[in-house]
Amino acid sequence: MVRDYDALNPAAHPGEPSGRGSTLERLLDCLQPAFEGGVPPTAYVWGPKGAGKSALVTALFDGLARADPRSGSSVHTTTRVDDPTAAAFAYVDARRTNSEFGLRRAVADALTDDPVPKQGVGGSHLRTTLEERFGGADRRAVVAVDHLCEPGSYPLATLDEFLDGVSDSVSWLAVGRPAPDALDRSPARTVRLTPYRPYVLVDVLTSRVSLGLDRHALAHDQLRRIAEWADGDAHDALAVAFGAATTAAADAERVAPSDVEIGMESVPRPSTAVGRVLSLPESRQRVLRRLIDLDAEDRRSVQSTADAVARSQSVDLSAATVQRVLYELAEAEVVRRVTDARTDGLGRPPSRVEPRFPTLVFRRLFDARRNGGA
DNA sequence: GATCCACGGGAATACACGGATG
DNA sequence: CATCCGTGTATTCCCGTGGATC
Repeated sequence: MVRDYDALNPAAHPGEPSGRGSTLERLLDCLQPAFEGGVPPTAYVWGPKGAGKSALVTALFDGLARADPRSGSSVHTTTRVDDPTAAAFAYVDARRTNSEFGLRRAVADALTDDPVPKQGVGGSHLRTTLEERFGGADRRAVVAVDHLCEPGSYPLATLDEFLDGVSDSVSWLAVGRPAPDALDRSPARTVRLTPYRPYVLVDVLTSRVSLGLDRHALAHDQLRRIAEWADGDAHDALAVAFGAATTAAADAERVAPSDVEIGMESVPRPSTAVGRVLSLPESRQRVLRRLIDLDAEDRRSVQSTADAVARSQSVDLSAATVQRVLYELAEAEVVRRVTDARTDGLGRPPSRVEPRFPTLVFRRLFDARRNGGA
């Protein structure tokens, strides 16, 4: 029944984004100066989780980067052989960086041709790299930075200051959830995405499901039900469909209503994007993988959870470190801390940690990566 | 030699509660 | 009655160390 889990992966953005035509127009309008020999104003694309921000921006920047004559694509063989005045477009996912240095490094790496080392170089080297690249020459670039301002990520100022000091010929387009007036910098332009309308979300689901599952595996009214439950959030809707598909019996021809129920139960609300979880450092993901298999007894308190996780063969950290990691993950909103009702009346009451991400999706993608690789 | 980072190991701080104190 | 204190946990914060890379 399942043809391709990737098509249902809430963290993947296959193909063209659907139902966002007018927003795409406005984005292109922001970028217009780049096509006319200039540098676009700074811009900020914002909206709630699951509204299609990443899908839209990755699709757009993929297309623009492919159109870049320097990227070696065959698209431009005859028309423009090498137009040095064309602007370059780069995309950076801030989730894949885990320090302020890491973010600056990723931006520098995306904007230059030669790979920038991850270690052994100081912050000033990054700046030099960019200055060499964009110094005097009339080279221009726009870098999109996705998932900025998330918990555990870095403020807009990190990006703005890094690029501002370098050159006038590099602009940025940030993507995030907070409203513009909650930011520490004021982008020149803003583009807002609102949650998907119910029927549009059904369309999005339908097209993804038709790629990932056999025909009729999920009936239309089931998709409608999932979309309604997800309340405009495409990430959560896909996570439910994904979870339901993993739950369905291997030899089943279609997804049963009870599978959909289990799929829904596997997606906490509010839920943290599974893409964020999957880009955490390997050691953290191992802790989480173990966490979702623990029984209620082991999850009684942070301490007992940490002990149980540290006992696992697949986790190579001391119990004390696991405990600290769990608090870290709670701070990052990857897990939720639930303070227990007082039981013994002695000392501060313990709290439990619960996953705050789609567990079935995470489990499957984590395990798949360890077996199949890539 | 410089630089970044993950770990580990506490130290410091916060909280809950019952009992003592003014 | 309002506070303070002591005890026992929970939670947060900080920094030194060692590996890896340039």
